[in-house]
Amino acid sequence: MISFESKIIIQVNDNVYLKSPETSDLGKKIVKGSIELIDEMGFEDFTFKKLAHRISSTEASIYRYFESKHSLLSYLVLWYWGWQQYRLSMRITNIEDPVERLRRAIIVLTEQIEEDSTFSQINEVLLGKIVIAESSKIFLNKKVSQDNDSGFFLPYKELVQAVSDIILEINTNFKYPHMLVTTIIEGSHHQRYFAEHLPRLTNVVEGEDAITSFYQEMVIKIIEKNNNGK
Amino acid sequence: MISFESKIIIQVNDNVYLKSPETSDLGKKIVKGSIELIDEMGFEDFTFKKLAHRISSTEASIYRYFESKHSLLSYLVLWYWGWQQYRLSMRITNIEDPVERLRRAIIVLTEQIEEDSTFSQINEVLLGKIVIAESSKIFLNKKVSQDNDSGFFLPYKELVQAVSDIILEINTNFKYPHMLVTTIIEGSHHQRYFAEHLPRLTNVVEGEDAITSFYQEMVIKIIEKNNNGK
DNA sequence: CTCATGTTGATAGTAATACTATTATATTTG
DNA sequence: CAAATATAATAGTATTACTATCAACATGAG
Repeated sequence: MISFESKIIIQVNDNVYLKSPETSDLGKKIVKGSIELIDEMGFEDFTFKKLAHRISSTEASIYRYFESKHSLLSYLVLWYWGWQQYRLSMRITNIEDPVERLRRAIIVLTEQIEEDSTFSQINEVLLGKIVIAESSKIFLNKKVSQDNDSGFFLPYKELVQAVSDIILEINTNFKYPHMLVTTIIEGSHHQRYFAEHLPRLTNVVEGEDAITSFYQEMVIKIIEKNNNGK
Repeated sequence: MISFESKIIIQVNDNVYLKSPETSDLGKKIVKGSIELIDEMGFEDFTFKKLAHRISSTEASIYRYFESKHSLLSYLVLWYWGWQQYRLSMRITNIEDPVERLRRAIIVLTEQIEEDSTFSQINEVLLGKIVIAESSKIFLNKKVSQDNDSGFFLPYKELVQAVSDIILEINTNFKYPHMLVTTIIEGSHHQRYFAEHLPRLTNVVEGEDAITSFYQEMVIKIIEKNNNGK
């Protein structure tokens, strides 16, 4: 792969933070440290006090960047979806066949996350685990509408829209593209979580990425054109 | 429908409570009140103090029934899955054709919940909403393994197994029955939540239950026998 | 060099949460 | 009626999720 000098930065909605964590050393330590700590102890047990201790700073200083731990989690998840948009773009641009584009899109959405050295302060593997285990908490609460108005779900919606568009390109008459895409995204997250913690709720097949295979197969069959006419 | 005198009770794993809420007036008020309150304010803002006030009792008294609000939520969700097992049994017993049995099972798993007058202290409609918005929180935390060892997910697993068995009856070679069933259950919950709070993430079709239709269509196509051989 | 500004650290404080403990008072049961 | 049990009332604790204040230090502009 070619490697260029100039940096790529994932821009995150600035309503989610009080001060951008990209702009200072402390900010970067907050992001890096929070990813590690949330992964270690889970979002419920995670506190700014513990984070402050971990990065040798103070609670008050962290509160200058994020107004609550909920906002910090939203920031991380927003960053993740921005990054997924970027990954999707890289994998499907210049590919003409929509079926192949969709196949690649599903890999992006469902595969196990691996390290991406482009973004130094972010451990993508841990962030991927956090998104699987914690991200639904950012919309499963009474502040959804408010956060929705602030645009916190926009990158997610755009990603869903982008993949839906590919589906419609393959079959214009398919009635449930958004439903299908969110079912794949949330479904694959659940399956990865189950595989680790509640294996009887999923199917682990040796020697293959069963989760990606399953959703790949599912999509192909469900959007088939032939028997879809009224 | 025939109506008999004797009562049906959904038995809930007794590790989840300190004292069974079925056995006293206070217990019943706790269950009824908690369903209403959690629905109103969401699980995060729900506290035993508020519940005590609502049912004119005290925090300490509630703590004699449940050791934490987490346990109380687990109780409600366990009750729900016990009830779903009962509903599934009622709808599929004596139906011979496995395809028809599966069709009915998917309705049970995905349809909008309606009132069931069999169980007086439980408002099933509100409980259904709670399960959609809050139930994932009982396994998306660091106590999963412990709760799993206590058997808190058994009714859910059994239900998944029962529907998986129907799928395998239709197509013995289908590799991912559990994955398919949990995708349907969790997926339909998400879709109902999205439809209410983040509509751009789903597809609402006028005059039909799009969610049930979608999963119904999906299952039929994905387990098809013909092109599934190696 | 100095003044102004911004960033961080240190410390303190608050209301609410998630409990535990103790005792008194009803109520049920044997 | 006595004994056991259930509930209410009250108090108390450690922790959480913040807010407020102030001092120390670095940076950069004039």
